[in-house]
Amino acid sequence: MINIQRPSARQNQLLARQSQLLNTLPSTEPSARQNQLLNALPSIEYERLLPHLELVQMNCGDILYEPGEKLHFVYFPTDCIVSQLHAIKDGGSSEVAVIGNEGAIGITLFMGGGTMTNRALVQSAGYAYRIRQPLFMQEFDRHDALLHLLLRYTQALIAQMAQTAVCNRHHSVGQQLCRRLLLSIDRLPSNELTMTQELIANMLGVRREGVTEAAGKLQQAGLIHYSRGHIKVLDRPGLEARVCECYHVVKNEFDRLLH
Amino acid sequence: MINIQRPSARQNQLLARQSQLLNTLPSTEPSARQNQLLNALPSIEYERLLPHLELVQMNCGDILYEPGEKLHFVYFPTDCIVSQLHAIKDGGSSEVAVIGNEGAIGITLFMGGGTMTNRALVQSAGYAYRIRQPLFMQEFDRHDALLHLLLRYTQALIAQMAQTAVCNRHHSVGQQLCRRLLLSIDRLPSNELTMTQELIANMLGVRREGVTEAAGKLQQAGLIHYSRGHIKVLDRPGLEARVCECYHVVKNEFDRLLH
DNA sequence: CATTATCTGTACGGTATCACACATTATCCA
DNA sequence: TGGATAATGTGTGATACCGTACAGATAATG
Repeated sequence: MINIQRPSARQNQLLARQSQLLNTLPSTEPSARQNQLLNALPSIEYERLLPHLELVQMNCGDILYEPGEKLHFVYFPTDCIVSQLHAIKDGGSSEVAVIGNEGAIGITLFMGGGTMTNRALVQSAGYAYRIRQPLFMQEFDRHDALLHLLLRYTQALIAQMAQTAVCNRHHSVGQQLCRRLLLSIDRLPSNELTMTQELIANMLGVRREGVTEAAGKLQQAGLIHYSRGHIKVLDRPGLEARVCECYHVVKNEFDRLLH
Repeated sequence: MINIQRPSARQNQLLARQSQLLNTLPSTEPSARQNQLLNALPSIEYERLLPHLELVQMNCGDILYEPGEKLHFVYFPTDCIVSQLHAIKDGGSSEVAVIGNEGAIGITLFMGGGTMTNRALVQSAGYAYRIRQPLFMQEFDRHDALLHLLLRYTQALIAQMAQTAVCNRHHSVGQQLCRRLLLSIDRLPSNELTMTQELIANMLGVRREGVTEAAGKLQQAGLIHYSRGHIKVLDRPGLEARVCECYHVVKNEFDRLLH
């Protein structure tokens, strides 16, 4: 197993900090079947891919790629969460997609672009399986199931991005906070997250104070409990009642395309 | 040649109105080579596709597909503009992508999803070539050039959507108006557009009054001239100086991926 | 235990956008 | 030509979010 190393200097201290908070990795190593895409492959193709898959530990704050940077692996998370962040010149940024065990990081490899215009950042520690580009492309070109599965997945990702664009325009910080919380706990085994309000603000592209206020309301309503970077979801139905439609639209589209 | 018919009732009167304004179609029929994707194909594959391509007239307000609706053609615009609109329940909407002769409508067909979650609407009249799904898939599966070209195009489209999400969060109506105007004239032969402020407001997902104000400033600055649905761009460099970076980022990504 | 760093709460004025209402002007068409 | 329709201009108050500043509170560290 490999631990991804990156010069951590370029990333905000936020994440360095956060990685100290939560590196409680599960003691048992996961199986590649825990990634839903890999799991959706027919046995024969899964078996053929398996020897090329390498288990890697994903730590909070790890950067899988930067804008314009070549990526050499496709990653299939089993229990970590990665977010695709799009940054602008003045320092602002927004998350355009959240990826967990339902998906893969590195679509640019099979889409043919070579690089992306955004950054992939590990939000929540865990494991992923990865495969080297040449090996992957070999398998990708050889059989249809992998190709068509990944293309459908990419379309689901497109739906997520489009919905994010609309959501950014039309919905309030409070609603988007709900959406973001649900997106995270959907991809985690427990109902506890480890992210500071400042980090959430970065994801949503809003002020930290805005998140404080919105989170305060959710806590007052008894939907969540948070304290210094630890958020516990107490009432999931309550969150779903407050979230904007965007959450369900995207979720339905993922289900439709991948099940 | 075929004229796309749709029950126009479902669409705002805006577009019905607009289609009256601008149906000044060019008198000479275009060539499929005017679509940049088709033009990028090697001759052999282009020739093989050609007999299946059917010229259709695209009128303002035509709807190519609605959310969840099956699409039976892939469209390759030569000189029309189509926008992908994402709507939400309360009636609000935002444009997530603009497609002209650099692209294609109907990626869902080769991505394998069958349907999209948004609507494709003709914004500016013109022509497109289209090909029926079974014929298209036949060609698509047969040779690599078409597949890889369309996948790279799809990645460019993804970049556009991601940037739209960020832009919606961080940039002002004025900047977004500039972006939208540039996107349009890039895809048209002249520097004149035919769209009312209300229609632009629909695209951007903002109020009509907001567009009036922003457009007023641009006119005062001598960058554009507009009058009742006709907009003439007088100073393109001026617009580029005001537009947010999003415009250039997306443009560069298209160039990188498709040239 | 004391210190420091980090996280969260709060408060203030400023600004962009909204929602609504209505006036004005240009174009269309009977 | 005149009335209807469509497009644009303007105004007013509300609201959500921003930028900034700073004050607790909690955890990490030596």
